[in-house]
Amino acid sequence: MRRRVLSAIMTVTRSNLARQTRFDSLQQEAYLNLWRTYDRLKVVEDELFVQFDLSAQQYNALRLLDAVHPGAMPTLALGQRLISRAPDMTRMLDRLEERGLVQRERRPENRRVVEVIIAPAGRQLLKELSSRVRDGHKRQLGHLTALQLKQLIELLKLARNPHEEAGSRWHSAAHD
Amino acid sequence: MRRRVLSAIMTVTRSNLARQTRFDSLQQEAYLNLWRTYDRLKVVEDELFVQFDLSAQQYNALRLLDAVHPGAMPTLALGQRLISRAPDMTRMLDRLEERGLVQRERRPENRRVVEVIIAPAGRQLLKELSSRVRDGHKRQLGHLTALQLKQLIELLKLARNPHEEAGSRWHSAAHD
DNA sequence: AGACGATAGACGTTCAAACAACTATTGTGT
DNA sequence: ACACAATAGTTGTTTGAACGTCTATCGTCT
Repeated sequence: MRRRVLSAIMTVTRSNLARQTRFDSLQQEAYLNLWRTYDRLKVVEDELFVQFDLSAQQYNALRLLDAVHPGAMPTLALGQRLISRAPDMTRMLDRLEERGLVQRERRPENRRVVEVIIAPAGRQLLKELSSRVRDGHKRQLGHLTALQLKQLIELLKLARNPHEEAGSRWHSAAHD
Repeated sequence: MRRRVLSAIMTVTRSNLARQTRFDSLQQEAYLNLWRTYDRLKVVEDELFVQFDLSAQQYNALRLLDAVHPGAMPTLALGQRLISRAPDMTRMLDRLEERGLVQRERRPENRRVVEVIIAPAGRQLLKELSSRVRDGHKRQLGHLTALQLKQLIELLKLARNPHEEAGSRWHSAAHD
């Protein structure tokens, strides 16, 4: 009796039941789903980059350098713009420099900062990768509609916004 | 000329413009937002666990073991149920066992499998952590409404579903 | 000018992730 | 019963991540 009434009101579906048993809160469920989804999609991306001995983070750095080419970017500025925090820019750039993908130089104006520039080989690599990367993203999320993707993007922004510093390139204004 | 017509049709907003300049595709934008959001929220979680010398992955393993307590779980089964793939269960369990948080035993029925059980100290630790973890999730996502959280969860499920094996605990049926 | 604090990176070290190769145990087909 | 494949973990090794500390350079205040 009681049960039927509740069912009618709350429309207890199977997934609502599962939610109650497996997660402590809606926030937890959201975070764990976020984690899981990121992990699954990351596999797709990593499979691609590993063929070129790159990490997603390294690719990201090259992309940022390419965006300012032929300009340069100081080491730490690059680190701050990466998607995921990188506490060890020096050695990451060491590896990229060894492979001839970037160049570094200290300039007389301020000998503290190390300016990083993408090298021709780096641009060439990005060129080779570009269509592959596009395909990769299609494999990751090509099954969602444009509307679903936009909704997802907006919700993700909303979710992380309080955790971004106001000046960050990832921060969104309230009505944007 | 042409340009004005398109603008009227597509309603090019500021964020649409930004989208065009910073991302190659909607799929890419979604994935990078996913990555960024995960990374930001992860910081909150890590700050909590680091105080107890745990990784999120280890906590997750303890939770799974606690869920089957007083039962046991084979090493590899545990590895498969973790949120993020773990290719090195052995040494992760080594660390937990050293700290007395789990116990392992081989049983005569099948001496290949190692059954893992959460130890009393492990259950105690979970107990101490539980309210802190709940608070953590609140800090991460407490600013979203229940509806937003549910939408986010559904979109995330949709996004990763093709990348889950059908039998996985993370796989969702079509209409669920 | 000299001292002091702030800035920008580099470096040493520890620890965990990832991959491959290996061992032990069990199931199966002839 | 024996050979061979499959299963379940373990171990060795290499590499990258993370943290703290250290060095060089610059700005500023007196």
